Amino acid sequence: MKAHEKRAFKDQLYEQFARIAKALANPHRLELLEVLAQCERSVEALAQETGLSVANASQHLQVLRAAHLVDVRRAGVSIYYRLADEAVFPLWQALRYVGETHLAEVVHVVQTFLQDREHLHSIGAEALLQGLAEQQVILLDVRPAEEYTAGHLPQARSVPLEELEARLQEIPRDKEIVAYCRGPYCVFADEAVALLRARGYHAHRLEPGLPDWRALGFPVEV
Amino acid sequence: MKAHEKRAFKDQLYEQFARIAKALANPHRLELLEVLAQCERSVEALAQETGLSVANASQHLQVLRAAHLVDVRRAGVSIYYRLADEAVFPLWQALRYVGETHLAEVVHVVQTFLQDREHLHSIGAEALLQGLAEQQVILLDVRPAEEYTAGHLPQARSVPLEELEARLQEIPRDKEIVAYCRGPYCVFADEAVALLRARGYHAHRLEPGLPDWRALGFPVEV
DNA sequence: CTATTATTCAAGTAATCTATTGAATAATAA
DNA sequence: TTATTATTCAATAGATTACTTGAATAATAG
Repeated sequence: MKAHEKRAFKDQLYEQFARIAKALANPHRLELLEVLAQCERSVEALAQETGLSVANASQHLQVLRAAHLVDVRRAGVSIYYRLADEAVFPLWQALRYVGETHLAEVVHVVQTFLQDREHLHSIGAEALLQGLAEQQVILLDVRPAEEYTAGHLPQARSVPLEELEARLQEIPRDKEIVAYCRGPYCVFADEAVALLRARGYHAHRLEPGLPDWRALGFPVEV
Repeated sequence: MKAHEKRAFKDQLYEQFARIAKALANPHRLELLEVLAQCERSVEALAQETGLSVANASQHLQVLRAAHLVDVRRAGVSIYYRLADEAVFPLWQALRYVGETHLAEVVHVVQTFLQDREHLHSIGAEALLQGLAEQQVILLDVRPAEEYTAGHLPQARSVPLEELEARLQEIPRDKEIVAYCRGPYCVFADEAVALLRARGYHAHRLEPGLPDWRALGFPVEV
């Protein structure tokens, strides 16, 4: 291969990879991907969840779609977006990891808004599995119900954060409670654990969110 | 946490992750990262390697540096850039993987420029390790010598592609030859294998390049 | 101290990206 | 058919990005 062919090859190749990076290069699109990692959503639901106008959310979703990071299906009058496949989440995970380890600002933002996270007594996947095996743990999925329906940890009960306070009598006081949500930057589990501990429960936060759990290779029920 | 605080938190957080994605969102910067995954390089060397003007390469490198994806050191009159740490390459790998699996254009570009790659008889890491253990394989690192010096596979000999033809008498004809280079889109090993097979050698291409080999957890010598 | 070399900076222009607005489209319900 | 709802399209303005050029800086050699 001649030198100018090599250059043309590299130019065309890296151009393609940059297409995907460009689709990721916007904070709103990253947030959309994080929500879609939970379950498919309509444009309107995504706009609501991320605080974007519908037209703007639609345009961002089309950018993600052009990069083949998401797919769509129409159901009646609504259009539902979803992650294109299981390769997309690990890419967001890798980006997240580099941000966490390289950008002091990430640590600073988390500390500013989520101070005292140590009080939540986070546990890992192994500790959870052991507790479940010993039947000492009640596992709560505190995400919205539709996300639970789309896939949840084995033995998890759906108790969306919004309903938790009203449904406290369902939750046994003699067991350890473990709550999980969307991922490390989701505050649903934080707030659930804080509420439970304030009411005298022995509560913990599960470190991985549902997509992280799935990416670890652990089973997910539907 | 109140709703407007949650929004401020998410806005600030995703803004940070998008900083990194923006640094990746340019084909030249991706190529620079791929070269830097081999070993540190001066600005001039990087500009030469990627076909950029020095001023332009310098500016791209500063973008990567602002995102903490690369670091620098000064040595005399030159400034050497390197990947910030071992977390950066897996991010590029994840991006590469999504591109390979989601973009038909990537497959098309590779097929256009690297037709008949099957004739190169690629082998994987396990097959190589077995061949080396049985002393049936001669392993060639056909990258430029400085990249070999910065780190290479155990038992590999440095025979830069440029020198291969002139140094054929060093290479025993009764062994299997395996050549590796920078990665799946580097053509050094392709051309080395083609040359060797044309001269009657029993030659193969190693699938992973050096950084991929390292990321697989296999040992690298310096 | 001066000249040289490698790199960065600053300014300018063209191209691309983002959010907003209001109109257009597509499926469904009345 | 007409009205309604969800989504997309098209046009626009402002912000950001990319590359070029020529000047400025920083380390070193003479």
